[in-house]
Amino acid sequence: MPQFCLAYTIKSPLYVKFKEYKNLDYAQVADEILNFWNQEQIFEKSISTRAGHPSFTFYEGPPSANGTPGIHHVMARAIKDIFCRYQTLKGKQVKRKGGWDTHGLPVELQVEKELGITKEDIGKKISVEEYNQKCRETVMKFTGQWNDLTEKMGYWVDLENPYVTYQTPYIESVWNLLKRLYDKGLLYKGYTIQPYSPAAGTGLSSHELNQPGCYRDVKDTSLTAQFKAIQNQKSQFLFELSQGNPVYLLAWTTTPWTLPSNSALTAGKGITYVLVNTFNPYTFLPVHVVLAKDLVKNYFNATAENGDFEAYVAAEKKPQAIPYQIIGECKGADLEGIEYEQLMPYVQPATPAFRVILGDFVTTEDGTGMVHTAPTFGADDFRVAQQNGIPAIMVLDANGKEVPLVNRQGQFVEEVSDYALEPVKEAYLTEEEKEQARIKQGRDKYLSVDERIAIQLKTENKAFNVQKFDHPYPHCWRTDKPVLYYPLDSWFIKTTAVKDKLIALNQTIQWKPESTGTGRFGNWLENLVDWNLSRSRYWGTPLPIWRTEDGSEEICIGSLEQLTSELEKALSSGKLNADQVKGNQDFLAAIQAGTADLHRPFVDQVYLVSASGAVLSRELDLIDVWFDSGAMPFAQWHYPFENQEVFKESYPADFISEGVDQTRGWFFTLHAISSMVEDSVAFKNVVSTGLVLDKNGNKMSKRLGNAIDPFDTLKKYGADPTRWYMITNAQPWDNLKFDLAGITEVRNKFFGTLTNTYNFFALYANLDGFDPETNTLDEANLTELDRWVLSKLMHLIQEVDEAYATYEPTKAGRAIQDFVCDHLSNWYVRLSRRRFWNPESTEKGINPDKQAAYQTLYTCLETVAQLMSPIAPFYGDWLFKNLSNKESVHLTDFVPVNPAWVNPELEASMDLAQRICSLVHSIRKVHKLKVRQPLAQVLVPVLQEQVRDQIRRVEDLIKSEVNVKQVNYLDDAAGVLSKKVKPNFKALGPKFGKDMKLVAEAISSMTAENLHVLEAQGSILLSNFSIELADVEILTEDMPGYLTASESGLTIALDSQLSPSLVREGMAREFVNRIQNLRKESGFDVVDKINIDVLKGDVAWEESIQEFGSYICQEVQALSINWKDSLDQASEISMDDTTLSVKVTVHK
RNA sequence: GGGCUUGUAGCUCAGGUGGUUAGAGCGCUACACUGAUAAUGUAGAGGUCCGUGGUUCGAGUCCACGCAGGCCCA
Repeated sequence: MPQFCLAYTIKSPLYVKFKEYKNLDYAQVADEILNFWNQEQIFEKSISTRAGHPSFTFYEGPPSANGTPGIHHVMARAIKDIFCRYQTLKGKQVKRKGGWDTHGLPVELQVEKELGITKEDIGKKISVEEYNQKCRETVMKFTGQWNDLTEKMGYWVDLENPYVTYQTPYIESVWNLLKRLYDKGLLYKGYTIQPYSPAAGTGLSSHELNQPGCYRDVKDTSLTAQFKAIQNQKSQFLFELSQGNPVYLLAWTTTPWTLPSNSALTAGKGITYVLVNTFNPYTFLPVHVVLAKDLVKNYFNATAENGDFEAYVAAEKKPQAIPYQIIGECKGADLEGIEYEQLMPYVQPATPAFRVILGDFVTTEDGTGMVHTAPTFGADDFRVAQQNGIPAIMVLDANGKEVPLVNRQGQFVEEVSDYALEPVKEAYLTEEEKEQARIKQGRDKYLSVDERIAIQLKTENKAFNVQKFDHPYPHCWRTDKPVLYYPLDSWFIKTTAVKDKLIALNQTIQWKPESTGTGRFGNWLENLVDWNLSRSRYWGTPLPIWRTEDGSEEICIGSLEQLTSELEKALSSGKLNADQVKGNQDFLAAIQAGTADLHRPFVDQVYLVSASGAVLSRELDLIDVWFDSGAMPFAQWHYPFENQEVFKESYPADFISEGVDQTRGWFFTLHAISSMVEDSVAFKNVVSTGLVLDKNGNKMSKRLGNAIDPFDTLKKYGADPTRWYMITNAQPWDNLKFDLAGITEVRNKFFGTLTNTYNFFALYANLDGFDPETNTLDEANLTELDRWVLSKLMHLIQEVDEAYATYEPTKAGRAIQDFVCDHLSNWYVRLSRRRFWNPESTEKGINPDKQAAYQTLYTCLETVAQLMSPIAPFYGDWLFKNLSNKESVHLTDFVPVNPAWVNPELEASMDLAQRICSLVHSIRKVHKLKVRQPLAQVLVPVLQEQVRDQIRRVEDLIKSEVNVKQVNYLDDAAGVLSKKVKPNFKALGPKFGKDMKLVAEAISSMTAENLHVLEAQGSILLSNFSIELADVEILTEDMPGYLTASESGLTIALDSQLSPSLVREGMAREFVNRIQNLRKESGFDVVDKINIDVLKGDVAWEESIQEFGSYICQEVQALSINWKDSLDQASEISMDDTTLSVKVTVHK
C-alpha cells in the first residue's frame, strides 16, 4: 500500500543573493577587503563623507622606523584604530595623521654600529655632515615594513602625508615652541650631575659607563660623620631624651671629599631611627647619636648594650666594646626639618641649608640610614635638594660664574683652604706628584685628601667611625681613572615653575586606567624636576640658542624668518671674521633657496651678533628627542607658520593611546609642552596599554627566540581573529600573555559560529529568494523568540556603544561574542531552525512567520557586523557586504536603539525558559530519557502568579525544545510541595546586625507551621525576632513521586510515564532520524525528494510509522512510504532491541 | 629602594556599593545529539580566591603588613 504524502516544491534559487562559504580563510577575507578598500578609497571616504561634522581628533604617537615592527605594535595600533573607527560610525570626522620619530640616540648608536665607529670618531674619521646623512637614511630604513603591517592589520592612518621629525618645517615648529618657552623665561642654562672624567675632561654617557670593565673594586676611606643638631622646636624631642646634651646625626659616606659640599641630610620617611647614648670612639667624649634602628648592630657591639658607662669613663685604656644605651625611637618623618651645624664650614650657601629632608632612595642596607647630601656631587642629592629647596655649596669663579668646590681638573678650589688645589682622588696624581705632595705634607707616607679629612674630623669630634671600604666604583674607559659625579652644564626647561598647572590640568584628563593618571603620572608630576633638554650628540634638533662665550648675552631663534633677519644683521655688522661670514652667507642662501638644513653641522656655522655688537655662537647642544615628539600637536601641521585653521580644529586631541612605558615619555612631553605653551591639555582621553608577553608571561625578545612575528601571524590567522583575540582576552592596560592557541580558539568559537550563522541564513534565504529590501520587517508577525532576540540585540547595542564611548574595548568585544555565541546561535537559531526549513512557501511569497524569522536574523547579523567592525574591520565589512548592498560598514551610521524593541519582561521569561530546559535536559540525561522520546508533561511549582505568567509566554518554546507535550504548574493548593526557607542575609543584616547568627539559626529551623503562619500573616515572631516575608527566601526543592531537579531557586519535575501513543511517536522520531542519516550518508541534496521502502514484519514499527506517516514524510521530504515483503540492498536501522530494513531512493 | 600594577580551576579570564553554595570559556572524562556538523547539548572531576593579621554578625570583595610577577624610576 503506497502512502502518498502532500507534494510540495521548494523554489530553486534563481540567483544567489547571499554568497555561501565553506572553509572560510580569514586572512583571505582581509586581503580581499583590503583590496576593495584601496580600490574604492574607503578610508578617504570615511573622512570625506564626514566633512562638516564635528571632529574627533586622534594623535598618532610616532614610532621610530629604524627597527622592525613587532606583534605588540599590532596590539597598540588595534586600540588606536578601534576608537577612531567607532567615532567615525558615530558621525565624527576623524583625521589621523601618521608620523615618524626620526631623531635620537638609538638611531645614532645603530649608525655607529653599522659604520664600526664610536662617538669619538664623529667629526674625525667621518664628518658630522656625512654622519647625519647616514642617520637620515637609516632612520627610514624599515618604513616599507611598517607601512605593510599598517595595511595588513587594518590600521587606518594617513601614511600619505605623515609628519617626519627631521624635516625642516617640523624643526622650525619645534624651534618656535622653544622660543615661546624662552620668552616666558622657562628656558635656562644650569647644571646636572653627570659622570665626568677629570682626567679626560669630558662627561660620560650612562651607556659609556655600562661598558664592561668600567666598574672596578676599589678600597676607599669611608667615614661616618657626626652632624651636630641645633636645638629648636623641631628637635626638642631629641634634646628632651638626651637631657639637653648635644645630639649628633650620623651619616655615612665613601667620598669624604664631598663633605665640604654637604648642605643637607636625607632620611627615609618610613625608616625607624633611634637615639643612642654612647661615647665617641676617637675622642672618648660622651655623645648622643641618631641612626637607623636596623643599623645599630653595625656600629655597636651588642654585648655592650646598657654597659657600664662609669667604668668606661674611668678606664685608662678604653675597651673595644663601647657601652651604649638606646634611649629613644622615631620615624624618619619626625626628623624632617631638623637643622644642624655645617660640618666643614669653608664655604657658606646663599640660602638656608643644613637640615634633614626626606628622600625615597635612602636604605638601611649600609651606612646609618641617613644620607650625607652634597647636591653638586650626586644625582640623587641634586634631585632631592632641588625638590626641597636646598641650595648647593658653590663659589664664584674668575668670570663670576658659580662653580662647585671641585674644579674640572678634579681639584679642590682655593676656598677649601686646607686642601686647596689638591686632587680629590689619589688616582689623579702621578707617582712623582704624590712624592712631592708627601714632602709637602711632611709625612712618611702620602695621605689622600679623604684620609686627611678623616683625621681632621676625628680630632674635631666630628667623626664617629672611619674605615677602609671595598666597593665597585666606575672608571673612565679611556683614562682608567675614577669618574666623579659632577655638575655639568645643561639647558633646562623650568617645569618646576609650572608644576601646579601641570597637576591641575592633569586632573581634567580621563586616564585609562585611572591609576596611571593619578598614580604613576600624578606622582611623577608631584616629584617633578626641571626637564633637562641637553644632549651632546649630533643627530637631533639643535638648540636654537646663540650665546656669547661668557654667557652674558644670548638670543633664541623661533623661526626661519627671524634667523634670516639675524643673519643679515650679523653680516652687515662687520663683526664677523671671514670664515664666519662665509658660513652665514651659505646658510642665508640655503634658507632663501628653501634648502636649508637645520641640523648640525650647518647651524653651527652660523654666527650672530648681539645688540651690543658681541659675536654669538650656537650652544652646541641638541635637544632631548622627547621634545620632538611632544611637540607634534603643533609641529605636525607646521604650526604657527601654516595650517592655523587645521591646528585649531585638531587641538587638543580627544584621544591618544600608547604603552604605559610612555607615561614619563610621550604622555609627559605632550602634557608639559601644551600646558606651558597653551595653558591647555594636549589630550582629553588617554589609554595606556600594557605589554605583550609570551604565553608564559615572559618578555618577548628576538634574542630569546620567543618573539612572535606579526606578519606570519596575520598571514596564518588573519587580522580580524588576531585583533579580536588581543582585545577580548585582556583589558588593554593589563599585560597580555600572547598565545597563538588563543587566536585559534577565538577563530573557531566566535568567528566560526558567526560565519556558520551567516551561512545558515544565506542557505535558506537564497532558497526562498529572501530580499531584505523588499521583505521588510513586519512587527505584527514577530514571534516571542524574535522579540526576545531583538530585545537582547537592543541591549547589546547599548552596552557596546557605552563600552566604546568609555574606552573599554574588551567589554564591547566580550558582549558581542556572548551575544553571537550564546543568544543568537545557540538559542535563537537553534530554536528557529524549523521555521527556516519549513517548506510551506506560498505562491505569493514567503509566509509571514518565515519572513519574520529572516528579518530578525538579518537584522541581528547586520547589526553585529557593524558593532564588531571597529575591532574586526575586515570581517565586519565582509559580513556587512555579504548582507547589504551598501558600500561599506565603515561608512554607515551607528545603529540606534529602538526602544520599542526593548523588552525586559520577555528577557526574564526567556531566562526562565532556558533554565527550565536546562533542568529538563539534565533530568533526561540522568534517567536516560532520550530527547527524541516525547514525554507527557513537565511540572513547575510556582508560588508567585507573576512567574507563572512569565513562563506561560514561552511555554511553546519549552515544549518543543525539550520535547514534552505540556507544561503544567503546581501551586501550593494541593499542599504537595515541600518548601524550604532560607535567610535573606542582605535584608536581615542591617536589621539584626550582631544577632545575625541567632536569627539565621531560627529561620533555618522553622517548622512547616511557622512557615505557613509567615506566609499567611506576612510576619512571625521567632525567638523574639520579628521576621518578615522579605527577610526570607522560600523555595521548593522536592516533589515526592517525580523526577526533580532544581537550581538557584527554580525546581521542576518531569513526568516520565510513557503511554503507548508516546512510545509510537518516539519511534516515529527515531525513524525520521535514521532516514535523515541515510539521506545524508547517501549524499542526497537538501531539496531532493525521496521514496522510502520498508520491510514488513515488525508490528510496533508498522503501527508507529502508519500513525505518524505524514509527519515522517514532511520531515524527510518523502513522497511515499511503501511496505514491501522483500527488499534488496536494504539498510538496517535499529532502535533498542528491534531492527528494521529500509531503502531510500531519490524520486526522479 | 620608591611609585604604579597584577595574583581567583590545568590555561585564559568574569566576579557594582561586603551577604553565607565563587562563575565562564578552553582543556580533560563520560554520555547524548546529528538537515548549522571541522558544530552542538548535558553531566562530572578540578579552587588554602598569593600569605598573615585586622575591621565586621558575615571578607574573594574593606584596612594593614608581607610574598611573588610586571612596568617605570633610582
